Amino acid sequence: MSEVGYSYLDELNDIQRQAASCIDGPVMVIAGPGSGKTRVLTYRIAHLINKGVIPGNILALTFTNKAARDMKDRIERVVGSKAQRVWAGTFHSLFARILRVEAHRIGYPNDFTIYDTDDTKSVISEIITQMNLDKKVYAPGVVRSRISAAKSNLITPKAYIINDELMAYDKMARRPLIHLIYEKYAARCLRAGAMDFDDLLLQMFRLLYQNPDQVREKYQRQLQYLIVDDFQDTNYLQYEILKLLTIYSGSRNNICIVGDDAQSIYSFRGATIENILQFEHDFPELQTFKLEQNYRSTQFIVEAANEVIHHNKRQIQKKIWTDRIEGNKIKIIKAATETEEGKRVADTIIEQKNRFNLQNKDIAILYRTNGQSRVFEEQLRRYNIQYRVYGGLSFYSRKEVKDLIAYMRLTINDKDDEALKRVINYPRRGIGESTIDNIAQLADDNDLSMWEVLTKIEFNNRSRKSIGDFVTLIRAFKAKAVKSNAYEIADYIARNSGIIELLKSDKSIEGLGRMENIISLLDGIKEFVEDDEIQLNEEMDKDKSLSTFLQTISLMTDADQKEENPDTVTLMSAHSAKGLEFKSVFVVGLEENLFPSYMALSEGNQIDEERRLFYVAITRAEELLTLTYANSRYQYGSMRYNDPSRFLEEITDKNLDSIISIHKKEGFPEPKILGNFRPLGSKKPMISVNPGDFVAADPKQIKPGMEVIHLKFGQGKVISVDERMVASIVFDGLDENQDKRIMLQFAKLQIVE
DNA sequence: GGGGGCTATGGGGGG
DNA sequence: CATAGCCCCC
Repeated sequence: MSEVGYSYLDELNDIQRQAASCIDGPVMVIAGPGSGKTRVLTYRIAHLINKGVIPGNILALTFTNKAARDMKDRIERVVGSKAQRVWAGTFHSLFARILRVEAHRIGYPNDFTIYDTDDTKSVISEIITQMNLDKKVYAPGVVRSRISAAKSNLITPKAYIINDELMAYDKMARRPLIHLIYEKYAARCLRAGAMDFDDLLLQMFRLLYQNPDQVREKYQRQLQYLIVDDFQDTNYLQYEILKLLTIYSGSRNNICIVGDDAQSIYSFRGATIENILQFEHDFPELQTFKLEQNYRSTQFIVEAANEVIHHNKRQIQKKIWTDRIEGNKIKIIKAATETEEGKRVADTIIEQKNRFNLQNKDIAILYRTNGQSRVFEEQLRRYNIQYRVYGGLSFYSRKEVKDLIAYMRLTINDKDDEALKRVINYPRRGIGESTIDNIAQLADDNDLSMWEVLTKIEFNNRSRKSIGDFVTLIRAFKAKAVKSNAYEIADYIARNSGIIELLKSDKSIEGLGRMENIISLLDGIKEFVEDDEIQLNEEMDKDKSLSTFLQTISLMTDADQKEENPDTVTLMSAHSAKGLEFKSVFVVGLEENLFPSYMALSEGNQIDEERRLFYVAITRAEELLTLTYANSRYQYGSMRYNDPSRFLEEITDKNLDSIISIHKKEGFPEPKILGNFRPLGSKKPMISVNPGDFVAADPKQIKPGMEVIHLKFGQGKVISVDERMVASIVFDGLDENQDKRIMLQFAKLQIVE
């Protein structure tokens, strides 16, 4: 027996331990799904700290803020509270925090506003109008994504014009003036003291690039150990920033990237796997580790995932394997319509909860588009199953919440024209559209913000008094902001802007809901002010300003919101599910034109990415995986009939439950045997029941002592029936000591004569 | 300046 | 199906 005590490194397998303890020089970790990536990251950072590295010198970039928080908490369990001093967060949130200290160096106010996608589109839309361009040709959304793509590739407006490829593409798409819109948009944002999401990266780059002495060197010294999770989803610009922080004279190149090319699913926002190849080129002395053992999922799931991803050509060679050979095969459910799909998923959830003793939180429904959540919500409500929908319209994107926030934004940064336009006539104070247009035009002509126009120019039209009142109001808010904390200001604004008064007068159910949202926004700000959790480093710990609050919520996603009810079924997009795991996963809507999305099918080479997304979705499952599709569904007002997804065909029968084959040409025969899940751990074969011969009995006839047949469990004996119509039944194929509690109102049972 | 009703059109993923 | 944008009327 060794005298050396237990070490946290003992909890890792060989390759994990090597990856975690190789802390000098560049490291690349290729981590398959469920391969203990988070564990490696956690122990790597803990190891660094135990070796004497100061926590504040470690920068860990994660994909979500929640992932960062979870990671810090795990590290804390190993090294104690100093773990909280590690710089951990998303690229966007950490850079936003740095820019809040440094932005003045590159011409922005430190209290800059963050423009969300709506703000951006609205600015672009206004520019397009002013340029007299056709909004059908120059659709603001399309223009925005071109600009976003340019920024993600570090292409400035000047560089855009001389980029033949971009210009040729725009010309071909009959949008040759995008570069001009881009230029004007950038100028507008600067004038408004606003950064969009891409700017948080781009301006961070500029800051470091243009200030080598004062700033870059400071952060190079500060952030000596870089760890980048989900590196496959970083874009060119993000990588260039990482290089500015890492590559310099005397650097030890302590950068560790962790990723999986097979899980790259964000190319639509500029992510490129080229970064992995480039990394090998930029750091030739790097050490590579491949984590190939999957600890998450059973063999059927791992094998199916391998089968699917094998259809992609370009990938880093690896073989994901598991030793969890027990388990249930993958179940495919076919439904006639989207409603039936919802019903059958809800039924299966009830069944799984009963049979496998699952809680709601063990279960997730994953879909390709957020719009698919509705039918599942309806069916889960019918059964009174608690659920939570992630994504879609988040709290902070509700109109009334945005309205109040716009007042706060304007109070903090009066150059924020988008906020000003939102509130100048809300609640109505008689400043109409033409007046607002006039103000916007004056602002543009004189290169002023709209607020400057309001305060510096004498208005002689009939809006004059209204404008004066509005200016007085905002000035009062600004005065209040000087001497109060975030909650006091917000409360003051809510009361004095007229928003609360307006909402109170609306007695409809929706109106009450809106009022509740305003109250919970204020509660949220109060909580923010009173929260004593340590954040990042001391310099920023005590910053409870309204400005910090606004920044925090701009970068917050649904997943970052605290859970009110911890035991809920999770409904989310396959994208949002990245990094998560559940005992039972339903991947729904597996149809051509939906998953894979028709956008991917029509625009050519995006099938591989859809397949990676499907790969991500199915590898979230630990034990039970159910794939569903509907023959028809309502899409955009009309009934659509889609073929089953090609991805279903890529899983071979040996990993599929029952004998379902999908023959596209011949239609889709009913499966011969409906699901025959085995309970986890059971080795007994199930009795299968042919649904064709099955006749369900009236639930009221089911009495104790009867022999019954259940479509999924096979034959069994009814032990008891209670007043809620819940029957206790012992099934022949299952563990005889373990009765199943079947809800008769849902289950269909045939009585054996 | 404000509100209501009609028509055309979009159509994904998210920080 | 949703909703943005438009026109028309008060």
